[in-house]
Amino acid sequence: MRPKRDMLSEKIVETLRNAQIEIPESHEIEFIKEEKFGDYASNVLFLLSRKLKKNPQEIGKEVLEKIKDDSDYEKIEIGGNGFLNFTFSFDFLRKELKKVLEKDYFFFDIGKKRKVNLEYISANPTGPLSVVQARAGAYGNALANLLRFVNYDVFTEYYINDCGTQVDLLEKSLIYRIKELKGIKSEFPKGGYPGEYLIGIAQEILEKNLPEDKWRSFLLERIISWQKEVLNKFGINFDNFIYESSIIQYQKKILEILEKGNLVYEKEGALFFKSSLFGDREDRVLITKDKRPTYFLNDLAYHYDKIKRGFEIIINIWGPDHHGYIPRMVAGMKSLGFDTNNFLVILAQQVSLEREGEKVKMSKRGGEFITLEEVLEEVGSDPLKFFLLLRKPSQHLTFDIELIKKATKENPYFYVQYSYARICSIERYGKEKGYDLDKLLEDVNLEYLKTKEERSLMLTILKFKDIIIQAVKEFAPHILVYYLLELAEKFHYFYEKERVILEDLELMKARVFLVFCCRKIIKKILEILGITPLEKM
RNA sequence: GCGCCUGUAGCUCAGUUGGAGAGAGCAUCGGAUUUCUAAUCCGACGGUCGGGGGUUCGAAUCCCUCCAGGCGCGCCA
Repeated sequence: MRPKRDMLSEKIVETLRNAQIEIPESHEIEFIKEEKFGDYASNVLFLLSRKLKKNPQEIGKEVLEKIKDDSDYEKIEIGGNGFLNFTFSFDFLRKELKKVLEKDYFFFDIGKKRKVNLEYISANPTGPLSVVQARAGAYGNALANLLRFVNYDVFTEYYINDCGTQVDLLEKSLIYRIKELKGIKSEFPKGGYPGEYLIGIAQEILEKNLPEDKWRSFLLERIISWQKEVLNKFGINFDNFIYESSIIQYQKKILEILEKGNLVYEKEGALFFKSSLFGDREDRVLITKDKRPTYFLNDLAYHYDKIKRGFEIIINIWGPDHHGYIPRMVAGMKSLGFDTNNFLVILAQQVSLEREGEKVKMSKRGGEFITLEEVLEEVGSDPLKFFLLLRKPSQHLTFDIELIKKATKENPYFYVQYSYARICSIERYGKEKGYDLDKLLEDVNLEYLKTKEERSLMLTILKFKDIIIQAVKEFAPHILVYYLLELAEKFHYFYEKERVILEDLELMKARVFLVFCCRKIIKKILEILGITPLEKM
């Protein structure tokens, strides 16, 4: 038996199906923004009208005939332009609301326990994390939670490029600093990292009198643990940190597989992969003419490792500067025999920073650099997460440091938290008055919920499951954030008009039930977003 | 030059698989509290959806073109 998912959209589809109405493939149920038109709308009339070459209004009349009277709806109407509009009956909403506090209300099974590897941030170990990486972090973390919530088996991973040119440059920059401290003049390496953090590490090395062959590993260890510490402060945890140096053992294997498929050739002393056969604009180098493996070869080795570990879905979140890199990776995955429908790359667009209207450059090798650590200290991890998650990842994002430092009124984070705190406050007040609320709710009669504020809040609460489905489908946690704002708005609106704790015991029970449903949803979404709800403000 | 992303209210952004008078927050202005937190609520102001053309019964959404910004086009990572 298919588990019931209790989505309002599903209810409508069921209604149409029961009435023997043909439902075309691209049928959609959407929320209606304008309350006066109804709650949910179906585009079925447009679709049928195109197919049957008939006016939507005419088809609508026939459809309404077939549906006849269904007491779960207050009304079903044909909109002016041809939408089929459904307004649920208050009784139906009451019946549905009753389910929200049940234990298994949050049961979803979209993922069916499929194994997902989600890799994100994966910053080079060459310096502090920036707010740019914080965006990918907040997004990746929320996406992982969201996918877990709908029953995917998600494994999060952070890839550390501890080999290669950038790390060499970092080491050279360190050596420059050590010499500097010793009073030896030397030239700063071209393209090196001028950040002051290297001076501290250089000092430590001198104090500990470490031998030169230990410098590099000490340096990497310092920076990586520093990055981990900041991630920890930000409230983002990974199931695994994986080192490039640990996967280079698969280089040979990759070359073997590609050779077997006749997908490599030598040219001008370098070894090329025929990625252009798979839609890439040109073939790509695997081994350079001076016989060094490229980053790409190691990346293939890393993904070979992911496949070998049995992941069915592989998701990478990359910065926008990597978009040109996607075709060759897709080509590689195909060559390794992985179904590329299950290989997803999500680009998190850049974050540009302003300080009082002036652009701030964000480059480790450049001058000014705003670290995640600095922003966390000023703003706090939860408001920052909320702010970053408010935008869809494909959107370029700018914010003013001074503005986010203020981060009080401007941040809708507090609007949502306040609604949660108010509900907790209601509970405390009720207990103070001597009511055992949990006990009282065992026998609640929702007939007492009658006002339009109550109805509006109920409907918004019940949209939750449809919102989750939509957010999963689009990999878009920001949809949850916007929903959360709507839910908080509906709650505040209700709260202004109606009291919850009052003399009329039956009415109080019904309203407590309502706000507890609301709280349960807010809490769950905040949990998905990686944000801790505040019981007091 | 080619490719990708972006351009929506003064600011930051939703809406972009075509659909209802184009939305929210902030800012500005006006109003609301003997009662569970006023970090709230109500109202007003504010738009050539970058410009132009096209497809359509219907376009912010699709197509073409132009303009502006960002990013990429390494045998770097």
